[in-house]
Amino acid sequence: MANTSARMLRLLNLLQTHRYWPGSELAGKLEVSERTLRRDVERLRDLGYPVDANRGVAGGYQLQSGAAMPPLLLDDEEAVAIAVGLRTAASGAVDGVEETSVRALTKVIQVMPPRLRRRVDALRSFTVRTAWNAGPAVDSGALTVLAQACRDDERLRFTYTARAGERTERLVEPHRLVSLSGRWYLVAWDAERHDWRTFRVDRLGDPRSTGHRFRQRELPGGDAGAFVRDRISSASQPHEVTVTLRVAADDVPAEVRRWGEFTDLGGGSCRLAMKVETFDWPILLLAAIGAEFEVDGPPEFADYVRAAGERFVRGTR
Amino acid sequence: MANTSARMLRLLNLLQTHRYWPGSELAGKLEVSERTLRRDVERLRDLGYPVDANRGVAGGYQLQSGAAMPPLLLDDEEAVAIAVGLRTAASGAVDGVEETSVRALTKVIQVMPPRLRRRVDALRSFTVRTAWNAGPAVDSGALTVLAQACRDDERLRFTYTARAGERTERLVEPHRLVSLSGRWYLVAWDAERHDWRTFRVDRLGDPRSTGHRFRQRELPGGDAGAFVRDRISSASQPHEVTVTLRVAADDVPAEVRRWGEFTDLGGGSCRLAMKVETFDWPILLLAAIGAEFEVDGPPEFADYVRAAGERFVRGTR
DNA sequence: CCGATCCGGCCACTTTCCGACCTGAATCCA
DNA sequence: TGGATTCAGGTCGGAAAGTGGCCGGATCGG
Repeated sequence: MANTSARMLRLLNLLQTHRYWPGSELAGKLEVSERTLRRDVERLRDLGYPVDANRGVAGGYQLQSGAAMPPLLLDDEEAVAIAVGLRTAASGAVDGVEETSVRALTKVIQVMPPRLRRRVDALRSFTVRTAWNAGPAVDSGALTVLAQACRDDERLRFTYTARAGERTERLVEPHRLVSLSGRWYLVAWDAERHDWRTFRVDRLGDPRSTGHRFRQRELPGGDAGAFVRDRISSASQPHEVTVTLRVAADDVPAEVRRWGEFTDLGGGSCRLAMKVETFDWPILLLAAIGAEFEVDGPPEFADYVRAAGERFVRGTR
Repeated sequence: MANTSARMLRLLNLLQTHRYWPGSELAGKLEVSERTLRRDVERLRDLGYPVDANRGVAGGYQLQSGAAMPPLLLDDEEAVAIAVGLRTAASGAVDGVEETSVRALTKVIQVMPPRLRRRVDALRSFTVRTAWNAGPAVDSGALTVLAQACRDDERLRFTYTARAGERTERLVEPHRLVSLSGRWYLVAWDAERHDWRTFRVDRLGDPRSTGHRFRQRELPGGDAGAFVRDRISSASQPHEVTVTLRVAADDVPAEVRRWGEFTDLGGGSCRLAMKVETFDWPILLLAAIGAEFEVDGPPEFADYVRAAGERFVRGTR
């Protein structure tokens, strides 16, 4: 019970939750003598976790940042917060860390007690999809199932709705999850069609691990990201929207400015350029800025804005 | 060096990164005999971390979810992803976990090696403020400084810009961080004015811990959240927007539906109700849904929509 | 059935751990 | 400046734990 290892973890935990513990208090909490505490601290230091100490009255120990991440000891709430945060990051809220987020999420979810997993799921309904215009929503539960299967080399079964609409049942050996411009793709060896395929995760239903493990095959070319990029040559072309605004670039609120590229044109005007997949996002900006403007292109965007404008006017009669 | 504790952590790490390790391989990696490995596994189980084992050919060990969170052993990338995810969650992207997120973020940041902290900061520019209509941006670096000072009972110095605009230097004993409807508040004992105050974090500059520790005073009433709510009686009242849409509730895309309350009225109509602080958000929804509608109230929203609509029409001539 | 794999008891040996005691050094405060 | 507080770490002897080797058993898949 009162194992040394367990005690060290508890000590690390205490040092992580509150700074500046006096040695006597730590020793009391751990139910050892102060001498042993000093030895424990020394051991932590030997392991590379720098424990800082202050002498004199009101001194104490504190954990500093070191060369490597120490084991994180989380309470229930913190674990839930981390899972929730990772899920939003994985769903594309933050550029460039989606894939790592999924990996970390998989790790956290796997070891998380079921009651906490339920709490995370309960918070799902409150999550906000930032980039809901960037791609269809992906069930983060499915995402972790896929990530886990990739990591653990477990065969996977799911239903897939092809672009044309027909539904098929698939059995695959998953290889990698790839996030590309707001969409998730699964690169896998289709065990029934005997070929490599990419699956859009949002078109994939009810994934379940069969528990059957397999040996990873070598992907032609080796790079899963490149593989996906090749396959989706018919990728959705984003529209380049350009608008001239009758307001100086500096007068655009900073919260708005970060969403697009604003170039000041002088004379109280600026140009807004954005790459978007749907036109709703730039409309939000135009509404929020509240200045007069002129749509430069493309024509479809002008049509869209005009239609919305006319609808708005009609809707307020 | 080859301490038992350290070895246990390494084992936990291995079990967290990959499922189904054969015992012989684990023993090899840890450089102990298989008998000792079995004992280590047993120890982990005694500590409450359920290590599952499969016998027979291709068997092995795997870490399952148990009653408590095991210590999380993260590699660099995962740690960065967690910090980034927590930061977006703390900035209000997800309702209801802001305060816990900050607590977890503080913990992670504090023990994170500096090089990783720099990577997290480098990703800052890419973060997306979801609720950019919910409140002014808050520097997450400042937020963690404040949270840490609250946790560790350290005196804090910062500059504060009052509502009227005058700038003052403050020295406080921080008590709690409170997140309320998209804004962060610091509840603290002002050491120079000898009274409790609440500070809006977005009006607060250059916070730095003095390193001087203090004994927490008792907050009158005890509840920091209630304290803040009392103080900001002049809180921004959210508007309740109501719109009747000429579309059945079921035909509203799910990504849009979660943003407001949609009630089907039958006959291909539905009612949308939203509580918002600015009117830009519902405008986005109206644009995205693309159906005819009628604004029921409040009148200011109708005016706002009409103004936007007229501007949109003018801007596409 | 067999072979692979995990399980855990037993034993002898080694290593580590622990508390007690002590000296030293840094820090703070009066 | 001097005393109180607190961390640092050496040494010692007994206690506790860890370790590897060996072995019979259980369980799984083919």
